[in-house]
Amino acid sequence: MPPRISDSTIRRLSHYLRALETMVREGAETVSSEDLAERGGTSAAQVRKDLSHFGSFGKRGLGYQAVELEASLRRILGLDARWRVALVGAGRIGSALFEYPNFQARGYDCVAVLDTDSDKVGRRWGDVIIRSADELEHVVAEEHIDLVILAVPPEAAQDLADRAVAAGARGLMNFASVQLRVPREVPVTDVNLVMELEALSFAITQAGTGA
Amino acid sequence: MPPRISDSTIRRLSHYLRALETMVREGAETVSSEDLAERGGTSAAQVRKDLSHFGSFGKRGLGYQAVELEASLRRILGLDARWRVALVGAGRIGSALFEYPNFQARGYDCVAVLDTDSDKVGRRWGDVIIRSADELEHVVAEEHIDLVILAVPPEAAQDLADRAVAAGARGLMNFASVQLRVPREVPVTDVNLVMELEALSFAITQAGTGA
DNA sequence: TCCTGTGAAACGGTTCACAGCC
DNA sequence: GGCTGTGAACCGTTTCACAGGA
Repeated sequence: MPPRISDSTIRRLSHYLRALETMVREGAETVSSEDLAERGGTSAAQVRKDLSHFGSFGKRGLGYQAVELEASLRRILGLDARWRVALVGAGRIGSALFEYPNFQARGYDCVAVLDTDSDKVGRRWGDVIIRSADELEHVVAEEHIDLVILAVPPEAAQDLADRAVAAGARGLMNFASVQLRVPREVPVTDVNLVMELEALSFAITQAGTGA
Repeated sequence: MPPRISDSTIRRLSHYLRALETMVREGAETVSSEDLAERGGTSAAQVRKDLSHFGSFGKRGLGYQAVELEASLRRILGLDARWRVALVGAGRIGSALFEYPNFQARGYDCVAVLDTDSDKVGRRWGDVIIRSADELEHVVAEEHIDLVILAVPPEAAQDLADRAVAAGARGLMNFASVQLRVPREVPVTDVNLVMELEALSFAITQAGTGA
């Protein structure tokens, strides 16, 4: 129970997990912090420090048991549970997410899809039928939704977020390019494509100037 | 020419720009660092510090001219140029990106789409015809591509990245969940949905434990 | 007075270097 | 010898607090 784990740390853990999965598939039995660092794009010291926040997983002089560490990382990241997800917004991005193969595979069950567009309501996506966004509170409560994904226009996002949280959502993933205001205890991760593109074009511009 | 601008700074600038656009639309003429902070989810001091890296845009006692600052931010972020983009991977995510309205609107012209799937090659998306990923080098060079978006499976990403860079791409946006190895002068932004989901489920787990 | 611009202090995260165990 | 785990040093970022111009 360390004071606080930084966001960057847990993102790196996610990298390490992915690296481990590959290495296990390739037949590795033990891995070193050096190995993980290489695939995760950091330093060996960083890997060890990251892991040290959660316990001692390796053997000195030997490294880490790949399968064992993989399981530990899964548990740390909360992937030993299954998460009940509601997707709000059945547009392009929503559809891409819904069909995203890793989504199901990693413990995220999209048990509801909602949209404001009455043309879309009632359509069937796989096993679920698209429901009206008006029913959000109802769906979140009834279906015991843990996690709400907002793939909606920016104007609609804050209202939907408020309602999702009020109805019991424990976390939000936000694709709209607005800063959502939510209670401190509800985590939000933002995926903001415009922002990422702008960061990229800035970096390119700089690279041209600075180098 | 400041020593180096941090990634988080430029992501915040992106937020400020979005906030400004909204405020200008709402008729605001001058805005304070406080206003921007509120919409951008930071502190007023942070806003001022961020801007100070690039110059003095405000008037003491008065604030910032909204329209003027908006233009400055655009220039800083490299949005006064148009960027020629090639999209590799005509799957769900690729399609969502291609149709993303903000994409065109913000200066990104997707002038080529490529895919490995021979069934997809030859199909028309809007104005562009999907070409074979084999032609990547050719397309990047011929079309003067600045920016390559990789919306492909992880196994394919590194090879395509290498080829894109060799052919002259100036920056990459990577949707595959692998850490790409590229020359230092080529910026890469990663959009990793799995990682974001894992960060979220970790945060939810923590929120339950810690609070 | 109001609000920006900015050095200086405080904070947090990364890197270093080595002690300790296999 | 090899590699982990970790306190300590280092460094960059955020916050503070105030000087200075409208």
